Amino acid sequence: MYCNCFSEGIRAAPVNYWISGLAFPDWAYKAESSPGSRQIQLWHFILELLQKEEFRHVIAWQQGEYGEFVIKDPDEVARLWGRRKCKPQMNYDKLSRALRYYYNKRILHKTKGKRFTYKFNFSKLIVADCPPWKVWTPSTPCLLLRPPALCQTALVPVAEQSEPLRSMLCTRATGTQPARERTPPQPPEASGDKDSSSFSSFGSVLGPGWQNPCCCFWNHQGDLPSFASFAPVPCLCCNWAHLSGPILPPLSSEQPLLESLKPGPRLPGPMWMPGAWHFPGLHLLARLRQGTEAPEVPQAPGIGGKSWPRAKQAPGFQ
DNA sequence: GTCGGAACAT
DNA sequence: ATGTTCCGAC
Repeated sequence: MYCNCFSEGIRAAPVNYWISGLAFPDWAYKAESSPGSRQIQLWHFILELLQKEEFRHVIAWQQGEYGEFVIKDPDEVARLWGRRKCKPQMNYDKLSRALRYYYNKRILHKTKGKRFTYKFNFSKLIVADCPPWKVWTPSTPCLLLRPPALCQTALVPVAEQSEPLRSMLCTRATGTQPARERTPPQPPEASGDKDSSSFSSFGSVLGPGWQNPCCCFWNHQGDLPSFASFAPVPCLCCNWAHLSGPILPPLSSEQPLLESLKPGPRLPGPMWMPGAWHFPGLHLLARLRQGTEAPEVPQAPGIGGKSWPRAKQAPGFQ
């Protein structure tokens, strides 16, 4: 049930609603309690604020640290959240308690020593596969096709993402084979990423019969992918390392992202092949693949188990 | 400020 | 399940 509180300030987000170019998967919304009008979750709300220029004085991404953000005005953020949730008594103490519940879910963690500073575990939220130059189709809206099953998808145009999320999407890769070659998403034990199984993946795939590149989202539980087709641009599927580590170190904030991520000169090879493009972060990807930057987080069951470990209970993230 | 337990609400 | 409210501890 929506209250009318969101008429002021930022809007509430219905199912698969696009927020400044960012759509969240259905599973991220509450399924119960109010069918048909799932409520936004706090971390969505935070992302929403972070996406919007007008709230930059209230909450903003921390430069140089992907996924890290600072609540510059805790009272205001709490007020906005309270307004959204029709909880006029909301304050930062309560909001921060809700944020702390995200620690165990590993949606967020606290940046120690920095006041009001938290960091999203983006690498756990979405796994990206499409190189930006592949997805970058500014003139063409993304077409979201939803197969009649399982996958509720998030489609995130690179062009419109906030910087950390975009960077994450541009640097986090998984599953690079064409669909018919792709092995099913690795279980946490096999992939080494104990968490990625929990989330819908943002993958690149040439689905059967697809002439154009598309992005495929799948969850690690349902095997039916849902396809999000982009404009017919040449597929430059690259053989990125199948990552299992955390997001990559940040690029220089001065470095234009898309510029930095444009495909470099094609590496010499006997024939054209996907993956022959030089990607500036490839060595980092390789390092990650080698496990030199393995995530420090302990294992957590994924969406398959629909829950994370917790001291007394195992909250889900679905 | 931050943390997390506990009871409670939706 | 996901907060909200309260609160004691650090």
